[in-house]
Amino acid sequence: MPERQPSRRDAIRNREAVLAAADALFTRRQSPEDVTMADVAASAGVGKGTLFRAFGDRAGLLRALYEARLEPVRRAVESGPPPLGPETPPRDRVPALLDAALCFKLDNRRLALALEGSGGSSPYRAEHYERWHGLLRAVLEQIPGLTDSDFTAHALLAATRADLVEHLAGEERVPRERMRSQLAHFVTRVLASGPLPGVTVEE
Amino acid sequence: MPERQPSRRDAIRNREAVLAAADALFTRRQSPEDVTMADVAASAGVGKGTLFRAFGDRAGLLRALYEARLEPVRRAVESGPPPLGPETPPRDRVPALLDAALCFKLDNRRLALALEGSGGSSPYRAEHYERWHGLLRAVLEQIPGLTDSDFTAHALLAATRADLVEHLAGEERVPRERMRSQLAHFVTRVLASGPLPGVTVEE
DNA sequence: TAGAATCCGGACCCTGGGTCCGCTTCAACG
DNA sequence: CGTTGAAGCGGACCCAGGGTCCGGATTCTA
Repeated sequence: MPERQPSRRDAIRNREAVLAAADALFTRRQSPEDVTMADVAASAGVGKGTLFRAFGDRAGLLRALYEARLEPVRRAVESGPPPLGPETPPRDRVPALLDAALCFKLDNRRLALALEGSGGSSPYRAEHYERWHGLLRAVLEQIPGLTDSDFTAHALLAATRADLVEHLAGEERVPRERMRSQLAHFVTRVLASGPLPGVTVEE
Repeated sequence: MPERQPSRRDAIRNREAVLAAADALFTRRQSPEDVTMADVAASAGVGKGTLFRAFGDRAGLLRALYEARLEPVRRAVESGPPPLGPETPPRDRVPALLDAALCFKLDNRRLALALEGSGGSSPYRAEHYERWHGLLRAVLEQIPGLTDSDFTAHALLAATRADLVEHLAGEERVPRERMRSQLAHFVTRVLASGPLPGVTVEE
């Protein structure tokens, strides 16, 4: 359990300092690759030992940052008003969820990139991915006529993968709003064909 | 140009040996992470210098392996018979292409994983991705009523990402055929709703 | 304020990708 | 064949960066 809250003042202060410094560094630097742990420690005015004790390892630091950023979105999804909150009818909530995911990645490109691409284990084991996927899956399941909710949830979320978003936004210069509408259209298509009677794929 | 064909016998022989050794190692070992360049060199009975001169760097080796494996698929797509070849009507070719991509990833899980997740640059800059995407995009464009071919191509390909495939096949034990049919259904849904008149998104 | 638990931090270790250069091997030519 | 020089070989070496360690400073408790 390397993630428990420390008790001493300096420990808490340092933890905050590290978080802030890392945040700043990741947004400033081009690629997450050239933000080194030593950099973070130095920039936070702290020794490497402190850094690693507080967060376990690089992935731990990334996770902590990510969770912090994700927190408002999580709350909006779990208990907020429509179209993100649980009151929303499934057909409207699915696109809203994916839009939220996309916007989040757009707003936290470097960070998401660093976390998803953190070499080691796949992003699919990350606990926050499991949350997104589980929720999306559950909502999809409530849409009549839709099968394979599990796979569909994965496939839809894949369209918001950090490196894809980064590629589109960074390399291909696709503007934010255009991307959102494209994703929305895509989601619409996936949802549209399921339940409509008479809509069959001509063989 | 670190990739040109060498002239001397021993050079050629060594290149083959390295390729074979790497191939074996990547399929044998659990994670691509714990196949080290030194491992490959040792297993091929060759010095590290030789390895690096032949392939430039780790990514180069991965690329060479990948391209070699991909070659038959590429030919089938570019000049083979339906449903992969260019004669196929777009509506049938799209699912065929994606199925081929999926099968390829299934058959070359470790390798694809190693290449996509090779830390450094995003998989979207890789030349083979550009090929898949460009082709898929072009085929999608021929389907009447489909817009955003560019994004759609990205989104569909994202559903065959190596780490997702690995997760589904490895972690969740989804059998091959089930996965193929799920992907096929997904693709069908995306393609189905486009051209049908009267299918509009209620705003 | 003394004592002890906790924390700090930078020197240190280790792995793994990538380089270097003296030696070997190949093939072309006499 | 023997010579020769260029292409290739390979393992010692370098370096960055993640992660560890422990003597000393700091903070809480009594």
